[in-house]
Amino acid sequence: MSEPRWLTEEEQQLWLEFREFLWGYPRAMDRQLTRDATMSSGEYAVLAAVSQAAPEALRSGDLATTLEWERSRVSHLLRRMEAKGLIERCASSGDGRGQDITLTSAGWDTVRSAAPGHVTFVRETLLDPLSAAEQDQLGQMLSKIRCAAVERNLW
Amino acid sequence: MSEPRWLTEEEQQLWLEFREFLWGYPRAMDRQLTRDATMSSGEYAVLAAVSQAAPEALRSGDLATTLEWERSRVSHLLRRMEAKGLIERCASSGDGRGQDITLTSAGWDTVRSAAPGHVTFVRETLLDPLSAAEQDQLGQMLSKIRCAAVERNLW
DNA sequence: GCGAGAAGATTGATGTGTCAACTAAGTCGA
DNA sequence: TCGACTTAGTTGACACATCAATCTTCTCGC
Repeated sequence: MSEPRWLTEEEQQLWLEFREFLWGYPRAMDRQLTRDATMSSGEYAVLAAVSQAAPEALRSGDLATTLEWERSRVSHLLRRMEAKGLIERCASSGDGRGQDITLTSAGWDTVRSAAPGHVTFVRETLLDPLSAAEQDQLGQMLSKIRCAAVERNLW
Repeated sequence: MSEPRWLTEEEQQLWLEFREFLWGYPRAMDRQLTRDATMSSGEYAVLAAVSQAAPEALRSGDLATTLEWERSRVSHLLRRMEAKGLIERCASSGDGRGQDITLTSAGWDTVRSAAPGHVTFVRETLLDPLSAAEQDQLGQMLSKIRCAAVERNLW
């Protein structure tokens, strides 16, 4: 790789803030969930996705697709969540390879009690601080950035 | 927690894109570094910070402050990096509790060979896709969001 | 049907981050 | 100068993500 165009002072500044943000925001989200619901953000994402799919049972692979997660990540987390009694897995009726995921009643209780606090967190940290126009612009920027990464086969 | 204001369709959409982005971008960055430099983004951050501080040796705690990382995170990563021969630790001359961090020559080689590719990644995925005005707006938005999280003691 | 290959899912090794508990070294007041 | 407090850093237990390897079940051409 030959000499690239190095970053200017302002670019460096934006990059550092961006990088810190990428780290800090998920951690803030995890803290909110840990503190208020004794749950990780991954667990919340799974519970929310499965509860929204109900009453249909969600297949493990569909869950992976919905969340845009790797299969093995889903598998590991489901194992831990099953051990905690939050979800249940059973062989899919149609396809013997598939696993149908359902919430246990403890899972339902958990997601119902966590949802209000989490929605409030999202509102107060992401939506309220930004005007409607800014929200729009943010969405467009994220989309542009993602596309650039996709083009480089890195997303 | 009483009933919160639930998210509208558009808000839900933005939130999902945002959440996916928060996951996807760091992973894209890690992939670039793993692929081109056999290195994690954490290792790159440490090497870059220590190399910029040179020729002064950087203390472990200052590194934690600079990167805004937890102390133990720094400590664990430094141990692994020392085992790989990228950095060295020695008791700080002034304060017997401190640890001075320096790059080994392998560490210098590594960061020098990784830097061009990484800067190019940052330019192509973050800076180039956005106009100067957008970059500005992005910085402001991130700052607003961060402040909102700080106010809730979650950052 | 049957054998090759695709698809769904799990597993184990490894690297990484977090929290809480701990050790060691500096600081400071009486 | 001694004892309490603070600060720097490490450690261990645990949660989590990734990758590669594996196992099972489906599918499809013959």
